[in-house]
Amino acid sequence: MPDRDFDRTTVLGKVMTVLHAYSIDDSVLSLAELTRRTQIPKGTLHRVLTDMVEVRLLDRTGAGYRLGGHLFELGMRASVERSLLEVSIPFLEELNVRIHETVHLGILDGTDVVYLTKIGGHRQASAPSRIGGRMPLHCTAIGKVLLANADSSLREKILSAPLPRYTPHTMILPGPILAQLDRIAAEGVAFEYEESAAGIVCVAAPIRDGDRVVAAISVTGPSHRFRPEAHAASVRAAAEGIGVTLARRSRLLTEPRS
Amino acid sequence: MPDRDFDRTTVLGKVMTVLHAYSIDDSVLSLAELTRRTQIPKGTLHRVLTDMVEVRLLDRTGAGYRLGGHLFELGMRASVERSLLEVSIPFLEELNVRIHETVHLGILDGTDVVYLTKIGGHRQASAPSRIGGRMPLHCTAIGKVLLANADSSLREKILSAPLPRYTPHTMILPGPILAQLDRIAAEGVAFEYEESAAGIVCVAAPIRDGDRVVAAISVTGPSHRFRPEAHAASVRAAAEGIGVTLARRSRLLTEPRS
DNA sequence: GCAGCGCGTTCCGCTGACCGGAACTCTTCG
DNA sequence: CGAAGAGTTCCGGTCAGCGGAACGCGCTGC
Repeated sequence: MPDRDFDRTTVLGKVMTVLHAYSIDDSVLSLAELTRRTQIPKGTLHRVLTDMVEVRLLDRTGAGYRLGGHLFELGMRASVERSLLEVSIPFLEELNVRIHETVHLGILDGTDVVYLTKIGGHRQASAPSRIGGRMPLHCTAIGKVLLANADSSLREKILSAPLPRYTPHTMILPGPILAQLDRIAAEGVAFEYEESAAGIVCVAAPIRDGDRVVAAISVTGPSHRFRPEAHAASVRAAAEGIGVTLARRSRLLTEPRS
Repeated sequence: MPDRDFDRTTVLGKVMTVLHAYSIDDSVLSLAELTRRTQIPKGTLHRVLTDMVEVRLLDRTGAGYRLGGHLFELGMRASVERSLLEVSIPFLEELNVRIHETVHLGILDGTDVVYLTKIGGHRQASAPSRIGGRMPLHCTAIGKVLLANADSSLREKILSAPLPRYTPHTMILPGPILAQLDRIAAEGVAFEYEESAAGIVCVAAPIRDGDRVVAAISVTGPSHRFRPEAHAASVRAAAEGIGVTLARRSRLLTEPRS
């Protein structure tokens, strides 16, 4: 788990350490389990957990502690993600209705994609992505779009480290990836052919707010029935629609600078 | 703002106070503004904010601080909300495609509804609801469903306090509301006719995980074209579908108790 | 120009919030 | 019945955190 770790001497550090002890599909963790994962002394941890329950960061259940619903609500107040989400949903829906395959919205965070939402009907392809989950940049269509439009220091950082392989098709050599990234930056569309999971293919396009790429969307389907190239234009159009709407909206506010 | 307030003498309390200083549509707040809202001494607050930026609860921008993207991610790990969301989305989508009006998913939190998601196409009715936002229980279809299925202490608590009026149609007298709640509990469907916002009508149905009502869904449309009664059956069917899927899923895990 | 204001930042000595080892209870096994 | 593991409580020591005060900067208006 390559999670950044926190200063375990401060209260806030401990709290964040606890929150990070939960992985994407843990639901309830016991005190003992949390002690193991966080390395925080049992007595101390017990008090911290009690405090966290008090402020509703955690919920107490019979079996232990789980992340509180309050946290969800706070997360939804995060402005950037929220407005992106609100603006995008209608476009994503439209894409989904038209193409009948799973649609993703993702942003760049550190060296990963984080998925803000995922819309797929009942018959959706079983992609490894989860809402709020992470995937590496080099082997997903959204990741490649984001990386292609990020500044070059990130490219170097990603490509200089050894790249994990997920399937026989995962590209792990910097050279070919670099070439592909250049093409993606030029064309404004990225593809993925079973590079992150077997049987899954993707198309993705960047969402621009002004000239900066702030997110990307993709359509994902099973390789036997889905031809990504056939939908590149639709995906790009939707991404542009979102971008235009975002720009219009943010022009109304006093523009926050990054 | 009836926000619960926190112990401002502890670090965690201060952190929570800061997070709560952001309302649903604030994006960037300056140090000075936060000082005013939180009443925390400037020097102290400055340090706390710096620490929060360090652990990525906040992002620093040119103009001040905004809630960090990290918070969004943590929020998405909250198990109950997440699994509810993941399971529900396909059903909500299906409803939306069939009915072509805005679909909501909401849960009970304290004395409010909290909306987990909202799916509506481009032509969606302008409901006052926002993803992650709150609405009172007595004047929304989802709220009434949740209240009707909550234990009686909550009913008393809500109905004994003065109920805010939003439109001429908002019901503010305990008697009629109580009668309606009983009917809703019996029938498993609630309606709302311009009680929370003018021109907006709703149908809602409860989602059951086992025998407990854990959430509710609704379809919302403008009163001039949308007949809520006509879609009660669809909404109820979708809610039941979600419930069944939830139950199947949670049977796989070691059942966490509340 | 300069006084006044509001904002962000830094400093520093005091103190009580926080720390965590240890001791205790209560199950759950073998 | 003893051992092992989980959760909870206690308490004296101390350092993380506190916040008042002072500083620098960019406004605005007299």
